[in-house]
Amino acid sequence: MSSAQISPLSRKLAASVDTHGERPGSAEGRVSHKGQQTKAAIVEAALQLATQLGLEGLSIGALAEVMQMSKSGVFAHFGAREELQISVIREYFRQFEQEVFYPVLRLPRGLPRVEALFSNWMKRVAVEIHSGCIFISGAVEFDDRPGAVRDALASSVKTWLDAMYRAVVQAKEEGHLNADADGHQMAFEIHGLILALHYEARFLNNPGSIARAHTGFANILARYGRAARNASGSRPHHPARSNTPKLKE
Amino acid sequence: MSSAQISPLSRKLAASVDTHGERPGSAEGRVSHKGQQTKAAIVEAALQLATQLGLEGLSIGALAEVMQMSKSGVFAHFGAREELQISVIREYFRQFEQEVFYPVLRLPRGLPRVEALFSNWMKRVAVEIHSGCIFISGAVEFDDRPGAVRDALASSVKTWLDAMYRAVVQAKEEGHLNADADGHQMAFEIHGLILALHYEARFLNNPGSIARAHTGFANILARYGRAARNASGSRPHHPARSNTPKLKE
DNA sequence: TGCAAAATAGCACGATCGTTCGTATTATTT
DNA sequence: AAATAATACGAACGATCGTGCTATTTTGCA
Repeated sequence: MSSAQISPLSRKLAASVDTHGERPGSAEGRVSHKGQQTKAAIVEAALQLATQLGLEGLSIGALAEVMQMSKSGVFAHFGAREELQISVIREYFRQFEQEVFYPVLRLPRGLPRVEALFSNWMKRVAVEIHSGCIFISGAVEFDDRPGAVRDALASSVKTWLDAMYRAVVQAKEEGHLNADADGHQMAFEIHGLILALHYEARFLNNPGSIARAHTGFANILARYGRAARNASGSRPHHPARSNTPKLKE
Repeated sequence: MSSAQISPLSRKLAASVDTHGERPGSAEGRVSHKGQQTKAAIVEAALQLATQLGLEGLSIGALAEVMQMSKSGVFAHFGAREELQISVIREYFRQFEQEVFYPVLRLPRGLPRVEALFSNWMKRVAVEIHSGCIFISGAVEFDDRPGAVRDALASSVKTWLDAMYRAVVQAKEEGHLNADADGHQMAFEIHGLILALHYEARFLNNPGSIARAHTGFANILARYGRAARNASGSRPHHPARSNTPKLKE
């Protein structure tokens, strides 16, 4: 764990997690102030709603009903719908990071981390086939609409994609990938696999999409990596998940 | 599947283009009935609105303002907002097909068509970086919402993706690609490139995305058997079973 | 226990949405 | 020309949205 690792992601998190500094009088947030914890509960419910209906489809009325609160009661915690949406984005980012990014820090730098990042990402998207992903839906909803929500969303996505990119660069530095491999290109292609999986599985209900994303990743590794293991292309009929050897879990 | 050219796409079109049968009394739609042409103009304006704001963001009020008509006047042409959305989807599909699909029929089957399909697709998405793509935004908006709009959208997308797949299969049959290449896998990866381009260029404003999509496509071709375009690839090997050799030149 | 402050509820507003309906204005046919 | 159908308009309804107010309740600390 030396120096400038993939750590900037965590720094961003630390900055995004602040729900206002705690009161200096009370010992380490023991009081919990109730307001903050109901706000956290609201954000949690809002995230669940937003993953299904999108950040635009998220309405305070529906959220209040879920929370069994009045609209104004929910609203008072945020002061504006935009603030609610931004809170949801931050919460989503926090969970994403916790689930996908942090676990790989235990692995050695290089290819193991790249494989684990992709594997964790895939696992998450596999769930989101049924629930939805606000990094994807949000991008569509806000790609034309400037504002704070778009900024928060783009910032989160860029942070994550950059973490993926840096993991690839590290793999190159470790000699796990060809020296002339283009990290941005590789990250782009990996991103495409995830997006295609989300699109074809969630919208088109195409079975086999998960296996295809895995196979695509193996293809990318075979192309950019010196780890020969070209097995991916040999069995088009059974490109099953068992094809990926140790990144399983 | 042997006789299956790329033609089913056009058949689908023919079925989608019917704006009710023309009156038998008038000779070959010369009269144009004015209603139909304003409806066409409305759909055109609606398509432009929908590409920017999405099919959900498309409102009859805004559309009426653009058309300088009353809301009810616009509404009367469709009877329901869903019908308007479906009309927009059909129009978008028509244009997409006209621009991306049909031109490649002049090229010889196999790799040339695959490359041209991708090239045309890229050209269109490059424009849509600034205007938007309802095949992508619509997928996000309706992936959880069953109904006629979703059906129309999914049907159009599937028709196009299937055309892409069949072009790849033809390239295999022509010997331009490895015989063991998985057509679905290849189409999946190509789709991912387009989606990543749209995401990273339109939402993240990442420069260089277009070049990366092109590079990714070259990588895919290299993996699934490049026809090296000089030696082995130039052996047509026409499968005798395809009894419909000429497809709409 | 009492009291200030925080949290929540209740209510209403303006705006926008899709939609309906009756009527006026065209366009086409007889 | 009159007769008739096709189009378009205008007003209004009911619903939902985010948001701003003012009470009222609840909470946390002296």
